[in-house]
Amino acid sequence: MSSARRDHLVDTAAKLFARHGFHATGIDRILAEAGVAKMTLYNHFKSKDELILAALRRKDEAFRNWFMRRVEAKAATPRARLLALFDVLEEWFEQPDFAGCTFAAAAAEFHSAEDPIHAAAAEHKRLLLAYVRDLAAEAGARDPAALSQALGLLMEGAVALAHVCGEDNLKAARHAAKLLIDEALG
Amino acid sequence: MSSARRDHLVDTAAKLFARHGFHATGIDRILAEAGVAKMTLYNHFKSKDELILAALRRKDEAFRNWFMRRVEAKAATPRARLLALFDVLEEWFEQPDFAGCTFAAAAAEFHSAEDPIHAAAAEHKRLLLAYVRDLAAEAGARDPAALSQALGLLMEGAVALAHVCGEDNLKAARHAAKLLIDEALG
DNA sequence: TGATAAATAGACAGACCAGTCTGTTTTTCA
DNA sequence: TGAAAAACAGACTGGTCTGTCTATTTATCA
Repeated sequence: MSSARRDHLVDTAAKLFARHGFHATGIDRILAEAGVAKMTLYNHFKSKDELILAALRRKDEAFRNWFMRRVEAKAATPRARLLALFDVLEEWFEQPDFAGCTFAAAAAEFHSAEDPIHAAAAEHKRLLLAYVRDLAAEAGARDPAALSQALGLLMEGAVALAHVCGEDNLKAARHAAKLLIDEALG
Repeated sequence: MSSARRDHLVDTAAKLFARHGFHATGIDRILAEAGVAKMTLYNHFKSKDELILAALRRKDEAFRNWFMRRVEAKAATPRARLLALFDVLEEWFEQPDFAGCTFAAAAAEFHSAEDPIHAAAAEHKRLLLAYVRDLAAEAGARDPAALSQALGLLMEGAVALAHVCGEDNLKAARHAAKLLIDEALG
């Protein structure tokens, strides 16, 4: 039961999917990069789609952990953390291999809402938004769901436009976020 | 010089690309759906990528025209039109074949910023944002660029999340937009 | 050490892909 | 009407894709 090999395969796949897309990344390329035989893949996974799902699940956990840890490192109070969300986005955008949100790309490539891959992407967004809602609640927002939804729109828009246009939208995002937070927290 | 046949081919391609994605839509499927021979395609276009570019250019013009006309039909003053942006988004989301933004999907599938297809997607976003900036300027915003950037983030986030999660974010988007507009216009 | 399990390389199948070529039919337009 | 241009069907190439199979080598662990 060598889960180390499986993990390495999933990590390699996740990296290549994020960099080149899902349809554009072939099985053979993943195997070559990971240094793993084809039968090892198909011993662990039923199909490429199952490998994609495993890669997304891995990435979901890793990304949310990283994101929350960075937010909590940057600000101490819940209210300050709501603003720090955008500082962490900035950190993310500045990473040299930033290439947009893998989950948004997955939802775009696996277009049908019934597709398990699309559903996994939706679940990632849902979980990240739940974190923002918790922060809003801790901060004492009148309507934490409403505030977190609005902040979630700003975050999602910033990620999407950063990748498509490559422009820096964070100043505008932070300004809008501050307005929303001040209004919701009084 | 039958541009009618070419137009029909481009329209069919645009529809299929929007519904199923770019990599997932094969040449043969487009030709069958359009009722056009393969050599007709390659007589008009050098490659599939050129057909994709033509489809995006067509869709860009059609969408922006539709969008601006709907905004102008829904509200008379520039200030009211800034809010009406989100009413038109709602109209869009409620269309039965809504499947997210084709241009965001194109940027996701053609990942490199140097790719002409990615560049065409970026140009579409730029042009749509320019329209919002013009509205903000007409409305007398202190900093039209800043206001339009913030509204653009909300719009982009709403489109992305509507497709990925299928949730209705427009109430939150409208609330945030109103706050931003009131602040920028005094 | 020696049996069992897992990973290896690499050939292979079958489907699909973009793009080319040929020869025929249809359309256009003078 | 008749010549030139355009679109037609469809076979074909060469490549890539996922997934299967086999036979060999490497780990594992009692």
